[in-house]
Amino acid sequence: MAIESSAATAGESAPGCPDDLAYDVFARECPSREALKHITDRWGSLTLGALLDGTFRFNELRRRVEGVSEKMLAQTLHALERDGLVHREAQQSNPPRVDYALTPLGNQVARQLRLLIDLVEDRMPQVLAAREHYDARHTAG
Amino acid sequence: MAIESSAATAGESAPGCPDDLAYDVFARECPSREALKHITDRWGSLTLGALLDGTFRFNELRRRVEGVSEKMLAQTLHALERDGLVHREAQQSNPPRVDYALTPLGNQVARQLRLLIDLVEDRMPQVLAAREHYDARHTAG
DNA sequence: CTGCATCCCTGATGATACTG
DNA sequence: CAGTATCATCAGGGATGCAG
Repeated sequence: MAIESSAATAGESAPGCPDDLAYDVFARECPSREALKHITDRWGSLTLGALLDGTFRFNELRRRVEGVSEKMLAQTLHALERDGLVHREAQQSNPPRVDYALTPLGNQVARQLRLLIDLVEDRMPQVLAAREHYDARHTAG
Repeated sequence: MAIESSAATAGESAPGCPDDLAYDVFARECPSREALKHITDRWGSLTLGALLDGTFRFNELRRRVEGVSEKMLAQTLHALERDGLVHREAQQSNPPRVDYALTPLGNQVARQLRLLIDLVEDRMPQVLAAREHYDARHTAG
């Protein structure tokens, strides 16, 4: 886990990206691809979506994101925290209590993501219809 | 590859989903999760994004989505076509020519996805700064 | 050019057990 | 409760070869 100095402070060029100030996800190796991946991957998207509803403790989140394992939730939260999307607040109590919430940046991203999720959920009947049609054509014909 | 009859035509309940008319991605097994996955996964998101610029042939797409292999692009296009997001038009010519384009539904989804991608690209400096900060705290102590 | 099939490897994911 | 560590598994993904 090497810590490479990155062009964070100013608008310097990023390794693998087309040019200064540009973070094109379509370009290989561009760090924006990795960030997008954290946001959109299986558990990242659901975790961000869940946190849009408020602040939650670890196990509360686990219950909200159905099917996520302990390990994957921890891993997902770490990645999102590192990317500055999630804020982690641990209290030194017994039993321990840790709260997770979106940062302002995380909130922006999660809301944009939410719009996409809502759209997909809303259009599911169309998607399912398309699948039936596709499957019918690719078995009979 | 079994073809299960799905509730596509009307607003009937979907297997694994909370109730009729609802396609909650947070629920296990809900088909909306699978659809969202096709849209947001590594190559799906980039392919949809690329098709937002117009109609392309297979190898044109391959060049646009840097780093995608033949296999994965084909697989991705199939999934998106089956979900009704991408339209495939094959011409019986020699050499063969196949054009891929977004369907109206695919266009809606891709545009919503684009907004998310644009946001992420735009905020990359913040993300990279957050990573530096996080890494600094988690090594020094 | 399009694109399917096959082999193979790595990384992602899950179940379980253990620690503070 | 909130994780971490370990091991087993499986899907994702790349390389190659072949067919229309």
